[in-house]
Amino acid sequence: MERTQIPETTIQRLPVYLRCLLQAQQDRKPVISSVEIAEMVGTNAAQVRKDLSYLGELGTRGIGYDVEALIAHVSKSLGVSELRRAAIVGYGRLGGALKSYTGFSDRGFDIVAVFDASPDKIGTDADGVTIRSVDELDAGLAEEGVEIVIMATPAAETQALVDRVVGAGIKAILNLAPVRLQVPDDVAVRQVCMSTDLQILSFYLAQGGER
Amino acid sequence: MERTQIPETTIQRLPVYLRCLLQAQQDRKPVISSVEIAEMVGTNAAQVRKDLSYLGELGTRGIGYDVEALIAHVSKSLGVSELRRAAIVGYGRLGGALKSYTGFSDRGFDIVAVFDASPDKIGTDADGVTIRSVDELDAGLAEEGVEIVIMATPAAETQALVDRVVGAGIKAILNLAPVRLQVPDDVAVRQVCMSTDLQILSFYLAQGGER
DNA sequence: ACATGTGAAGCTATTCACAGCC
DNA sequence: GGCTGTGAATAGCTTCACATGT
Repeated sequence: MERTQIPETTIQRLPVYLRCLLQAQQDRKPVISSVEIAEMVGTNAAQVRKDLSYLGELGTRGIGYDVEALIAHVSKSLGVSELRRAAIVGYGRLGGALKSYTGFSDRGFDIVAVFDASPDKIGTDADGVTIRSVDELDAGLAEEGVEIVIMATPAAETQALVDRVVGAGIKAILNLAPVRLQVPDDVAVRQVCMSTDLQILSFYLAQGGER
Repeated sequence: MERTQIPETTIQRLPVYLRCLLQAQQDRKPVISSVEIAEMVGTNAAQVRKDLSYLGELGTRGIGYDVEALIAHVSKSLGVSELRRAAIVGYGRLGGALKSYTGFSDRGFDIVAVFDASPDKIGTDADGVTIRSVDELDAGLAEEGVEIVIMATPAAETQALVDRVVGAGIKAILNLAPVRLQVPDDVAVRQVCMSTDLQILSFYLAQGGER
């Protein structure tokens, strides 16, 4: 396989392109140009072409990109051609909101397991999945063939639980708890922190309307 | 103004430094070095010094940074020295989870208003705040002196509501709905999209798998 | 001796502009 | 004529290394 390393920044834009392509597909658009994509996602055409070129020569000169074919290629690159199996650890209000969110399945993810520490939640139903004890993390993740874990746990307990998730062989974690995780190099982590986002917005407010 | 423009990437790291400084403060540490900060946040000391130098000459050569003074400076730069007033639009499961989250107040934000479109929610209590109708957005945001709005609305309705939020003079929006927002140049938007984050993680799984 | 602040170097990402193909 | 793919130019970010100050 070609070992051309795709830049981190490009990877972060691929999901955005995919969303835009799915929109075009719904609009029964057979072909789309880099200019059109750029307008939809708010960037410029050169950026779009450069990004897509990392995946291969996917367009046709003089014509544009075949929407169906491009969706297939981008989905494949992102590894979401088939549904990926995910689990949620922590079924509090946030975990519950995520489990009930229907958008994940359209984006390539199936929440197949939910774990919580609270004895009165264990065994009850969480939107179609039975809540398991965090004591069963190892076995449960393996049994359900989970590849991605979403942490929606209290800050204080998160690292200890992550250690066990990592121990169970999970290589991708989405962390919603406001703590920096320590994980081995071969485990990918993405941190979602709304307080951080709010503070960044606040910075722009403080700077005043000069942008 | 003579102030050099602070790079976007630096701004994104300031909240992380702030969190780490607050930790040091709790640990009763009077002074901290760039090396220590770098270790805590997972970067290198040169990066920390360069970032902080954009805010002014805040350290003392041969000594390090005074924790209290640095917290004050970073908080001021981020505009979170005083609590900022925020509102949530959309009191579904996600909006509810956010309202009940206690971490925002520690990070400089006070959720002072909640809006929803559903008639049976309007007038009821949402964790200490009475839910208002989205019909009152304009008046409500002004009355409560809201500066930042968090959108936790269904995708389809989000843009129309954002237009009204912008019409009410709001200049900072945190968007949790999976749609790209159209706003004037002088309005800052940050997008939180967990599907996107999951897809990025999926990319790394897809890459790692073939090796 | 020790740690910051900062030009300069090194690296990465974005944008330009045009060759190549339809 | 239209649009992609891409080397080259540009802009921006990170890291180095050392002068500067305590």
